[in-house]
Amino acid sequence: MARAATTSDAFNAVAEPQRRRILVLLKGRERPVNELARALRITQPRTSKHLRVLREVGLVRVREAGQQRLYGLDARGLQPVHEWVIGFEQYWNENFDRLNEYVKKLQQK
Amino acid sequence: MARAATTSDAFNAVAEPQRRRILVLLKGRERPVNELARALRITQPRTSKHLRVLREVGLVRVREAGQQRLYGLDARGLQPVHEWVIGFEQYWNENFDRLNEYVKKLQQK
DNA sequence: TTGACATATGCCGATATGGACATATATTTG
DNA sequence: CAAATATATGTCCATATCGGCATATGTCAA
Repeated sequence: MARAATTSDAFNAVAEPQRRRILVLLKGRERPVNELARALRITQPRTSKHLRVLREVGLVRVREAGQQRLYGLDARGLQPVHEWVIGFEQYWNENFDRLNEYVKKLQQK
Repeated sequence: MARAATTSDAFNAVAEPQRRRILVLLKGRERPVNELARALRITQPRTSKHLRVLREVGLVRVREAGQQRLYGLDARGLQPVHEWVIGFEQYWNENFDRLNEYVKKLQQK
């Protein structure tokens, strides 16, 4: 078996830098494909493929607007990612906490 | 070019489910490889390889303990991931907010 | 030293990836 | 209808992936 399909979940979808950039660009407002491609300085087909992945994991939705298709953010799929990482918050703060304790001890003396 | 190397950053490292499980297991206490392999029900070589990836992106550190090597969590590398996702919090709450506003409007009438 | 245990690594296979390119499929405009 | 525009898709390539298996490396104990 090879690596889990990129389309399988948000974790995989978001592992790709360009896709992260796309999601950032979609904050606030919808955008057509070509606009995204220009902004990212990548080809249109590549952009469409990234968008497809994002669509399949439900991180974006499409709306037909005449000749173009407007892609919009649907960030709900990012919530599981957030929930997973937040479970480690106390651990990346750990060193800081230890330092704090150390300083406190010093002050008590 | 193929997919970005899994060893390139925390986003990629964490895209693999088994590796996420390893990190969870390492919360709180260090563990030797075999213990992790048993807990995950995967082979020892596979476990070692996942640990290598995690080591290379700096999410775990190793400590020699006689015959075994104890792997410990270093969650600081997860902070960038957290910072990126948290930037979308308002968007996955968006629907909820809209509902809230709607309810408020109804109550005002 | 030899053997038992713990871990890392090398090689293989099947597959998925991202990118480039050409092309198909709409949709609008003249 | 034809041309122009916007987007999606299919094919090809080079490569990286995860997994299994065998094996190398390292450490301890008798």
